[in-house]
Amino acid sequence: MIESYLLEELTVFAKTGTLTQTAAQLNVTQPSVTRGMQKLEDDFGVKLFERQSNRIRLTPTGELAAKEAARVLEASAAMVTKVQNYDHSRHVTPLAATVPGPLILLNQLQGTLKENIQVADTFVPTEKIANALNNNQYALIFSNQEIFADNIESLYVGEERLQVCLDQFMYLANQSTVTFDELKGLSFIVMRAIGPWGTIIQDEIANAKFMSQDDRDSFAEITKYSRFPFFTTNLSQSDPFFKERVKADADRVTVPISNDSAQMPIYASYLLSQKERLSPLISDIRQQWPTALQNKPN
Amino acid sequence: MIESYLLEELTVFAKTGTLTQTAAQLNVTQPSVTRGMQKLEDDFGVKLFERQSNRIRLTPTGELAAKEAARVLEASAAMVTKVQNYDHSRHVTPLAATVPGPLILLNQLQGTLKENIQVADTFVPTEKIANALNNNQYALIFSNQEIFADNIESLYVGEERLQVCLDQFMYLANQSTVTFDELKGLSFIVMRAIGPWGTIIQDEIANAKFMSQDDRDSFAEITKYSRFPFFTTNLSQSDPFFKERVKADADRVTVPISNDSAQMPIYASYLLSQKERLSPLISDIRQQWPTALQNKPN
DNA sequence: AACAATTACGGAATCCGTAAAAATT
DNA sequence: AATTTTTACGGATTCCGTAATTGTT
Repeated sequence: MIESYLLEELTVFAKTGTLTQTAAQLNVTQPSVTRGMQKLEDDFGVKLFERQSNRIRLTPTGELAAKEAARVLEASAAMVTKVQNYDHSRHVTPLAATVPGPLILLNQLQGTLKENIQVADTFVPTEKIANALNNNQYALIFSNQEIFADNIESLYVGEERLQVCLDQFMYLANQSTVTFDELKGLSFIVMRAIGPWGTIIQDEIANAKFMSQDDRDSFAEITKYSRFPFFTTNLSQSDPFFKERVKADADRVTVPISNDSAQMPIYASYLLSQKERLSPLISDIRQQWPTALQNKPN
Repeated sequence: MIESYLLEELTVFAKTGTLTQTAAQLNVTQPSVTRGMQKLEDDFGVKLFERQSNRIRLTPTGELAAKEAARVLEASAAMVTKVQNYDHSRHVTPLAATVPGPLILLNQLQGTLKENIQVADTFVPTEKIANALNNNQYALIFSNQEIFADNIESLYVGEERLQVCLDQFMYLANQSTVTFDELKGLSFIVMRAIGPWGTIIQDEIANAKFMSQDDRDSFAEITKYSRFPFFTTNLSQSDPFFKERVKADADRVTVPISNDSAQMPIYASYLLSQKERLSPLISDIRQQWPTALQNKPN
């Protein structure tokens, strides 16, 4: 059997080209690397190096061996993190999402759930959901798309519904719902990190102006001392920040947007092998899913 | 980094369930395995075992680790054989086929080619062509189907043409070609290992009887002292056995079968990365491809 | 002269086996 | 009593670093 540290020496040598640099990079002495490569060659049983007293280089076979060794080492490292992640996931359940809404909700739910959850603070790209589940980085990932893979299941957990927060004296503020069309031409303050909603509102609201804010505090300032409308959703309004924002401002009313494109289905994806363990948590979350507006228009 | 021998101990333990049996299977002592699993657990940094003074068993995390370890070890072993195969293939070019015809031809061509080739003595299942190429088990595989993969190319090298060897006094023996339809109702001697031709002749020749022979010598005996027709191809007739068989028997004539289904295209598949190295060999083989009958009917 | 690889030698770490101990069935 | 795991101890292997050697640029 071939020891891992020899494979690593080989891959580093393939990069550096000399044993001296290899030794330096691995914090060992160069004779150690010399012996290592001799042993490796012996273990493989084929000639991996071309030696010229002063110079040593890889044969074509050696080149292949180095490439394959790198793959094996990657697999080995991936195995370790996967196992560590799995062990971690047995104590706290790590959750993530591809869109902001569910993350805000989950952060809010933290503590009220029976399960001990840990909510990610960054987003997972949709195309990496399968990877992140397979290596147990997250046990549950919320997204607006179903995932189709033979060891993964996606369960519909609820809807994220876009709503607009209007000055109470705007004529629209008296309606129980508004449409994108009715919002056309207005100017809005929006938070930068709102995921897919960003493109949706830009596509759907004609002639609108959007003033993006990265910082939540300046967002709060601007919305407080101006009459510009801004967006929330049934999920984001559970955030203490938005709650405070709306509550403190008696001059604002929140109105749902009735268009289909303002309703986003949210799915929870997980490994089928974990289904049994995660089912109670998922139904717990579904039960606490904010369905209706908390602030009804006057 | 985690050493390979520890992973192997883990996988064996996952199978046997006790450290004692693990030690026995690996030809080491139990205390050695005990220490090994302690070290492994320390290397992973998570709890892999549940210990009860007299008994040790895998935690769920340990179960996962064992499964993943087995995968890594497999990958490592595959790497070694791949590298060894590659090195071997740089000295002699290992060839194989999914059908008998090309193998017979290649065995015949051995020595007349510039390249130093080594012809397999068993067939490769079509679905394993990609594997056998990828791990460098064979450099070139001949089959009657093209292979579609992004790192593999299939080149058409020639046709295998079925022919029937008839008693000279049969009325069909005077024709320059025959059809399957003209052979209907006859009784044939056939060698068992003729690959796809077996089903073709059974499907195409109505009311025929086929007497299969496993042994070549008994095949020779029967065809010599009986008037039963038998089959050859432009490739199989290059075999010394068939050559002798036909040559010694002045009472036989070989007639090609004209049906489309009696013509089989042969492709040579190889790794694209090896194309440059294999091109001369392939064109060499194409040049020596037997196109015409060697024994024309009278 | 500077650099790179190999060899030689001594020390240190570790890996192993034997023996003994502890605990369970 | 038999089985299994763990610890303790001593030996052997091997892996490493320093120093010296050889050969090249």
